[in-house]
Amino acid sequence: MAATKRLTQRDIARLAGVSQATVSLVLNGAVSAEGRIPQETRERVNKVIRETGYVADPVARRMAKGLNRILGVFTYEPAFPSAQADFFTPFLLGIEEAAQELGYDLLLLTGAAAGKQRKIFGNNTRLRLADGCLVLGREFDRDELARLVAGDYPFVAVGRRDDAGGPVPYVGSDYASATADLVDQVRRLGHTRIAYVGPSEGAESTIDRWAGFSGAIAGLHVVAHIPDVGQRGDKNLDFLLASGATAVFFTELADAIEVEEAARRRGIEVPDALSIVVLGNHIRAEKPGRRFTSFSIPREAMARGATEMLVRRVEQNAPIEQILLQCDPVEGETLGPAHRTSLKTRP
Amino acid sequence: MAATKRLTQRDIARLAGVSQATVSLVLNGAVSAEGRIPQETRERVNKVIRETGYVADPVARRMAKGLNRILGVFTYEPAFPSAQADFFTPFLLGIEEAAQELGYDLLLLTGAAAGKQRKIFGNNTRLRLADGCLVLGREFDRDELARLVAGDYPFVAVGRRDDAGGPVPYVGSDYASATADLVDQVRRLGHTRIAYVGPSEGAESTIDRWAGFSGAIAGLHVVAHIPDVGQRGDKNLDFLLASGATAVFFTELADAIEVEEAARRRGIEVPDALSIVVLGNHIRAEKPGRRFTSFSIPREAMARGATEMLVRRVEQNAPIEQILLQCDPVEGETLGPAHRTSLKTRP
DNA sequence: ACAAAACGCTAATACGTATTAGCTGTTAAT
DNA sequence: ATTAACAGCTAATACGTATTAGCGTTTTGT
Repeated sequence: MAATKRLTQRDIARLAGVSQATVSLVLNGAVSAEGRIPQETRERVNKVIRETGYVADPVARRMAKGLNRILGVFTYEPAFPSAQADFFTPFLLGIEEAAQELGYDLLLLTGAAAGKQRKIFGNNTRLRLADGCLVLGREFDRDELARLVAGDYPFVAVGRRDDAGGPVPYVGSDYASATADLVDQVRRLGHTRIAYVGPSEGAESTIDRWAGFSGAIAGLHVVAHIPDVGQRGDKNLDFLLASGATAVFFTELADAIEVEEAARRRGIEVPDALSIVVLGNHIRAEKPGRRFTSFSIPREAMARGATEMLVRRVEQNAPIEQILLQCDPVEGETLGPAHRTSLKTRP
Repeated sequence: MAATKRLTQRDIARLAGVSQATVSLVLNGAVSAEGRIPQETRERVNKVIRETGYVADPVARRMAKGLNRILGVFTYEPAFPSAQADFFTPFLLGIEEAAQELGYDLLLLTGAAAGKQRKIFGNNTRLRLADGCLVLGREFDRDELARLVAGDYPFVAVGRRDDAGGPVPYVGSDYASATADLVDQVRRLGHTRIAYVGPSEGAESTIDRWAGFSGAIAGLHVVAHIPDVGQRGDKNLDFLLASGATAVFFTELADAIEVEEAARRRGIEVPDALSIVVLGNHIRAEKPGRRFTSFSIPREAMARGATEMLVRRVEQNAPIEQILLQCDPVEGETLGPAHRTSLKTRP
């Protein structure tokens, strides 16, 4: 079947006039002190390897040694649709850079398509092909996560994850603190009536933002909460204005953009009449529009950190860690003092 | 280290009172007709499998089968920095989808490299980790391509490639025909004086566009050709107007956008006073501006096709194929009849 | 009743690498 | 001179699965 036979160590051995074992010994470093193979032989073998472009079969490697210096990457949503691409691209960049530095290759595990969401554990799990696995996605399958936690296969999640029958190793970012900091800033600017546009439950990232928000609102009035995302800007704006809010927190940049545009059309000044805060940044969209007050998610650093953690677990069997990285505040130009708006009359 | 030894078929066999071979036969479907194992035995084995939660080790599976079911994805430019991401993302999406359907995982060789252009050979013998490899990028290294063609490692290029010491297997798209169709359309609309903004040589995609253009211009006057890309829109517009062209072909969307904006600023109507045609589409940028008349490059389909072709080559040793996909026309709103402009006086 | 066929299963082996035990020939030690 | 040590290699085996050849037993055909 297979088009062309793969080169094997036996082939190399024949060409170099040594045994397969010798080829393996030469390949696996074994400082000339260790395995006692003279420089001359090493060079003869290496020459053949160079000339033929031989590389050890990673599958056989993993079979024999249990390690193949490959890290798996599993994404719960397809990694590259343009809608998702913005989401995964910075993570992949960070993973790739870290993996390269650490001497690992990356295997994108395509998993099993199971309707809308993918599955790691399909009929034939390919999970163990790599030495360990990074898992990313907006929303994880809780049962699968529990299976991963229960198993002994090394993995690390990118993004915080709740316990799933045990602690989940992850490198995430601290949405809660970052959100709380923005709330504090809003308070310091004199706002008392605030609103929240975005869900309060769902994935961990959602929960964290809401937790940071609701844990920091002492002394403030949450006069509106619109849990639905993706509604028309005008409708949202109507509701927000009616509530008397002077500062609004958005979980979705797209919603913020719509409301800001609606406000601009009506001559409502941002931030003079209405302050807008976005809980996180997107990669794009920085260009054209308004620069929103928000915080930046250190996606690349998360990915690097997760990769390094995974390698620690693979190579040194390091204990499970859970790391949260800070989100840097983005000052933007959509948050201002609450002066004028505090005069607004209420029905 | 590992908490508990992994279950193997031997364990299952012992528990079910059969041999390892029987377990394997039961696992691998083998319709009850095929391998002649009675229902009763099957059920006994399956029961144990269910109770223990056994899953076959994918590494050993692939080892035994002789195929790793891994496809390499090599890009000549780093794929994930956001600058390049727009270019590669749709291709990667197509590859990912096709690979998933075909049961392959993807080895990502898409990272940064030492030099300016990345090399397949040299350090990156790692390509051979995979069963075969997809190669993509704006510009290929000709020598490397020749080496690939000469070697017996299965690969397929995404995008048409000239022969390199032999035919290169590829799935590309037919820029020449698509461009020629646009030229015909322009002619039918009464234009006689046309211009071309973009290089006439370089990578295959460039050459194909130019070939399609110059092969279809019978009866038309090419009154301007600006081979340089990325110039200021005003400068280009000056030149184009001075030439008396009524329809302009752009290879780069960015150039077209600049010229269109410059025209708008000066009150020159598009397409009434000047028709603009773009030879290909970009993923983004559809949103904000003008919808240009152009053709759409079936990037995802190209990638899918290339992946399928590669799998054919890997699994069935299929012969080299070269496939060009059609580009669908995009009507847009920047190409119109040449009425008014034909009145333009010439110096 | 006896050979032939069918059935139900297993032993043996291949896959490509890593690794350990051990073999051969040379050199050093006593 | 004999033994011991050592250098330089190789044979053999394990890893877990898929697969083929084939073995013993039962059924079928005549």
